[in-house]
Amino acid sequence: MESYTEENYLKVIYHLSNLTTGTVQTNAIADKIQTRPASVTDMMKKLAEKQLINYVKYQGVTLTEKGKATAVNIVRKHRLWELFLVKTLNFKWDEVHEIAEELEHVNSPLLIERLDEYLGYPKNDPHGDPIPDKNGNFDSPALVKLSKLKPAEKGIVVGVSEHSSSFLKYLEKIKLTLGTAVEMIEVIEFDGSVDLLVEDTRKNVSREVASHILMRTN
Amino acid sequence: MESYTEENYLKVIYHLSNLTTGTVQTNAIADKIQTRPASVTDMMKKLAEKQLINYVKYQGVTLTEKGKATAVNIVRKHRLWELFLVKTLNFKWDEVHEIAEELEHVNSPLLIERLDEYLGYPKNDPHGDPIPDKNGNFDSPALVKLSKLKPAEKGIVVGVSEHSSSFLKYLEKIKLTLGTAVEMIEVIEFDGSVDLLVEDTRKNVSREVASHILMRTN
DNA sequence: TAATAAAGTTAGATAAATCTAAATAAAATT
DNA sequence: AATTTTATTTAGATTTATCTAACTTTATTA
Repeated sequence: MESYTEENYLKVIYHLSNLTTGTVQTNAIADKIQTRPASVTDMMKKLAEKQLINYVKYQGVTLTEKGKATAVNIVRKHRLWELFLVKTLNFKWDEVHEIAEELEHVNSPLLIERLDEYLGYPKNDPHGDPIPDKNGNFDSPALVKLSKLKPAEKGIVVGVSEHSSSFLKYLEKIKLTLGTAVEMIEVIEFDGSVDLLVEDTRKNVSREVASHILMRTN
Repeated sequence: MESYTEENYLKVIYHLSNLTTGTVQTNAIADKIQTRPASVTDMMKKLAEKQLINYVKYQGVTLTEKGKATAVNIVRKHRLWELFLVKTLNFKWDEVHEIAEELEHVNSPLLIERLDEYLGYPKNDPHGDPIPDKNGNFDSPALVKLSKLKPAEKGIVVGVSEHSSSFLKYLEKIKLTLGTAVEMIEVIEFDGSVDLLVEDTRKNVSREVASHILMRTN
């Protein structure tokens, strides 16, 4: 059985490995977990001993099948709890991440099964991210960043690749939340921002924001 | 902010202090937490430094007002989660204690307020124990042990003073759960067991069991 | 009252997770 | 190819929580 800290490391390695090809680097993990590279090296050795990761010094790490299964299970728990907090306890989607970071470590498979059943076996969390089922499987449809839409292309907001509270709050403010239909009008060449039509309203969004909004196009 | 371990110690001291006059003893705490007396002594010193308990070596401990407030808050969280598990996720009352032991440490006051609201500001948990409100207040009506009822006296089962899974399972088996109306027929002098009338059925219950069932008499 | 037993404390050890500082290896630059 | 910079690792320290063994204090018994 893994400790909270080990679970957190596995989850971060899992998320980082989805953003990059090749191995996950020590500094990237340290940044995410907000600790020192030396602490990461120490933990990598432990996780390797437990056959949860493949680790060669200076060469980065990859998850083993066992490590990936463990990480996916924690992600599943995190996302089910986030949905519960929003759907049942009326939290906003930007308020749930930290709470779910704690709830995800409760070690009770039956609890998670009951929660899954109670929520109606949902496929996605409040941010649009896929919720793995009890076997670790989930849909991963091809999504495209809003910043990559071409003029006149339309799509629906179905996810975000940035989960910070401030980012999510901002999206709510500008009414670019999950389910919103969007039409690309123009990409402003000079600063990369994008002009959009959202519910009959023209609005401009920076490239930095647009690159974190995930769309399913029509 | 207290650590999980500190919270657990405070909670156990709180429960023990409700069962005894005077101070709570080191060995009693060690038994409940399933650790060594030396570990308890170490932790008592720390909790005293944080002004959560009053501690003089060899003289047992008492909770300070601050310590008691902290303990009552953890009990509140524990009992709200237990009720949630039974009411919303359909757990049995004997399945929830261990899970609530983990959930109670999630550090989010707003979460507990939302849970309280969602559950309808309940006064009691699935075992009949009082749930403190956000100010730490709760009803403590005078209850009497089943073993203390006199012949022909009637009452309603409203609580238990033993929370082990096996005990709760047994009560379900003999249909002596919360809300059950009971009439005392006779106390068997020779072994202290009690003859009862429960829903038109005569049954005999040992004194050991009867002394852990709490009644509100008519 | 003295002896014994039990409760409780202290000292030092271990494990997990983190840190800083120094050292090593790899990558980037010149 | 050599030098410099950055990434990473190693060594040793700290903190928290636990342990065992030995010692001290209190309670019980004779």
